[in-house]
Amino acid sequence: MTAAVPSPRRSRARRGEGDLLRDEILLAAERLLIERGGEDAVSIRAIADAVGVTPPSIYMHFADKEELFVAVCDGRFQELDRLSQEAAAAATDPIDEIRRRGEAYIRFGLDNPEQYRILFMDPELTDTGQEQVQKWACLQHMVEAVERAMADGGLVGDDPFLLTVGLWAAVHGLVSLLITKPEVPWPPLDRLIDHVMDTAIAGLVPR
Amino acid sequence: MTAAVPSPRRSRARRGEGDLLRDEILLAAERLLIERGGEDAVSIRAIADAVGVTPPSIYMHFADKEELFVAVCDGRFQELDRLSQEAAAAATDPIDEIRRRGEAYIRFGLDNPEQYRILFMDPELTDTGQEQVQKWACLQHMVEAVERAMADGGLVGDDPFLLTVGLWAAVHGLVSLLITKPEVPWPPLDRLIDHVMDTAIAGLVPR
DNA sequence: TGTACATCAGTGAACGCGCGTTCACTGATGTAC
DNA sequence: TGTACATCAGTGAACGCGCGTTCACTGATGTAC
Repeated sequence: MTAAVPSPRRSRARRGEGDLLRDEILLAAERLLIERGGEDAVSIRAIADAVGVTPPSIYMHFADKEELFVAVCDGRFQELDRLSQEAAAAATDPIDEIRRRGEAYIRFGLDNPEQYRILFMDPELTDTGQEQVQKWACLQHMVEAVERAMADGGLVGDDPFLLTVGLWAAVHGLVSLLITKPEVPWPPLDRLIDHVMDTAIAGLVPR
Repeated sequence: MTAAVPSPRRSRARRGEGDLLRDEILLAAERLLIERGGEDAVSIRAIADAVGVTPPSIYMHFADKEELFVAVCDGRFQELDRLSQEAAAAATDPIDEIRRRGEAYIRFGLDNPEQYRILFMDPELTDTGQEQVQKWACLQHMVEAVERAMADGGLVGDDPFLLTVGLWAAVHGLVSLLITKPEVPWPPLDRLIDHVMDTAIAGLVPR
């Protein structure tokens, strides 16, 4: 289960550069998360070994295992919002923005399946108020996009949050089915993504 | 973590009635699965204790822990299909049948969150061909309902499986978001379910 | 420029724990005669 | 009707394991004088 060949011992950081290890730990944790499947399959020992350090030194940077994985998630939440904003920037109108955000979300999930699991498929990791904000930034941005589309008259209804949750359910459902059941003979990926976004939006525009 | 007060020792089954324990084990495993969260939090020891029996006796009925949980799932898959069929029987037309099947699926997931996790949110439990059939019965029945609605001209498109996967994504997305993030201030449940089913179907009917 | 010393990034060994599983066994139950 | 015996549903104790975490420590690095 653990790497057969231990990593070479990491050379010690210079004084004042102790934080370098923190980043290496986060990187290794994220990499192991992808290799093995899931948080429980990645032990403190394995992370320490991958970095080339002994287990106790992890605790110089994180209070416990949970805090470590919360930190990994923080990085990915930021990345998700960044990708969503990037995708939205290319939009030609509010409806197009919703579609692009949805597609970006799906791509993010398929490209980062293990992190996606932790972010959206694990029982909640304890989170402080501070995290909450950036954690749901991407959702908040979607609510605002829906509000703009409603103001345009491009979407039915009067509850942007309700519509956003519906859209979220559609894209989350697709991502989580695909990454949980890879052995199912799904329709071609691009066709499936297009279909889900087409119907999710078609269900929301006035007839 | 384990029950503070151990269950009274179960009286031994009579000869030829050894299978009674099997059912008691499955029942206890399912109950514990709901109480604790998730398969990993339910140990063979805890199940044995709940039944009032020693751990090794579990192995008289199941080869290992995985086989036990596969058996738990089998029961739930059957139940899901049974509920879907029951819901479909009350339908007035093919589109209505699709809606009722979708709603039945959502209710099943919300009523059986821990089992739903195992069935649809865990990395695949190893499954034999035999299981496959009943496991996906409910999906197969949905494909057939979509085919009927297409034949009626009530639905667009020519790929029943693609449409079924899209519908599955919508209902699965809703169920899995709700059970994974119970602390989110979701819109009122009935309204949310109606909205998801409304838009999922509205996205599929000819304009 | 040299040296004593505080700091800090780690180490090494061990802790207690709960786990899945195995193995040799026991003793009540039913059956053959 | 009585008894020896095979069967079978369990028991009790132990196995080896990997885990998260703690604790006392070390030794290189930089600093004060």
